[in-house]
Amino acid sequence: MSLPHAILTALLEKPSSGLELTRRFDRSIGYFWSATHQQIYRELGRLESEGYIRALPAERPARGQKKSYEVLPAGREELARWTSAPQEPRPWRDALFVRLRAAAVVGTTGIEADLRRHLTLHERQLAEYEEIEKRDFGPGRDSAQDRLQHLILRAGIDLETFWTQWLRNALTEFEALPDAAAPYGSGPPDDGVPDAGGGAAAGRS
Amino acid sequence: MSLPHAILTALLEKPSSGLELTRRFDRSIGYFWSATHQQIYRELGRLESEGYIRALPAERPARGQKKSYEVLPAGREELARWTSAPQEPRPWRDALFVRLRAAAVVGTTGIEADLRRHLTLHERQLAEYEEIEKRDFGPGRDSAQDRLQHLILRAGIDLETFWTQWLRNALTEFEALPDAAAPYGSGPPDDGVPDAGGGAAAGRS
DNA sequence: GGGATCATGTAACTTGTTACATGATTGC
DNA sequence: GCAATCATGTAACAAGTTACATGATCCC
Repeated sequence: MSLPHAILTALLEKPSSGLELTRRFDRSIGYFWSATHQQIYRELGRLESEGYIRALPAERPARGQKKSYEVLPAGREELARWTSAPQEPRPWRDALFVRLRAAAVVGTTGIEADLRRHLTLHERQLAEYEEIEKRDFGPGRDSAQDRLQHLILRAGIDLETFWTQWLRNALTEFEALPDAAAPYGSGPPDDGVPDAGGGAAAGRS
Repeated sequence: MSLPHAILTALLEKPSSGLELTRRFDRSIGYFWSATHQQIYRELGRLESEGYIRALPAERPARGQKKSYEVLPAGREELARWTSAPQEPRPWRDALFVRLRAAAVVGTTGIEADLRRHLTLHERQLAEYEEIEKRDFGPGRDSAQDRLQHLILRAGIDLETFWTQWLRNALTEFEALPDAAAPYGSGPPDDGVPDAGGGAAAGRS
């Protein structure tokens, strides 16, 4: 249930049309909650029908015509309610770890190159965040808003730092691997990792 | 498309029934790709109809009767193919950052307590991972499988370390905040964070 | 007037979530 | 025999993805 609230936040920061929101998501909120324009239009429709936002005057035929929205008091209240309510952290999901676990059974062919590619992507993202930090959060910018937003940016920087370090470490491990290209346990299908008492990653499987 | 491949991996490690898979996911693979039993049964049905897995003999009426599956050669090939194919890293999504960004507009009431709660949860998870590391990855366990699975566990440990550190830092920031309970920019709805040229978190919004 | 681009949408599908239904087995 | 639990499922919905459709505007 985060997308509608991300949209309410963006609209409170500045009333916008669907496409403007899409672009702002690409540059900013999307760094931690991405959304396509189709999702955004759908959600704008719902928020409007629920009375949380309304289209600004100039209500022309619609299709092809720019349509800006602003947040209504009920929308602001809903956002405040949602923001202050406790929420469970969602378990993190990452396909890369599924792949590594699979590689431990069917072999690591091809993964190393992709890890290297991911490393480059994360290095690039980290550099982008650090650029933003230098540009937007110099000395003097320490209002409450600035601090909160800087906190979010720091999370992005720290996460990308984690990724670059972990990937470098993983690549080092791969180089030390006995025979990285061969499938492990390629005999009968049940001689892979022992299910109980053994060294299953992240717990016994 | 990770769930079917996570299931194939688990079944290669050890043929299992739906409920056994669910339990193994809870303890192990679910740490980086969670799944409910409904998802798993649906996916098992698909994998079977696609010829990637098959039910082990004893094909009794089904409902209420335990039904174990094993991976067929086609399933192993599909898993190897998927594992070695390049994939884009999915953008991380976390509602907590949406909430913080919203809090910068509608006020931080209630968030601090929830941050503290999250910190406790992440500390607990970190301790659990470290326990597993101590138990399952002592000296001597350095086969190719062990190394790969240890790598995954290290990612879990590093991520939880990130969270605990970031949350502690965030809580410190909150204590220093001028008036944490009051909404910011509570005048006209469009006087929040300036959209251009200002200090929007993670980029200009 | 015609192509590029801006802008708003529809439709179909896949994945994930929530709630519930039903049969089998075990222990008392 | 009956409650608890093991085990497999169905149904309905919500969220996210992918592909496409259509109107408006601008510039040549």
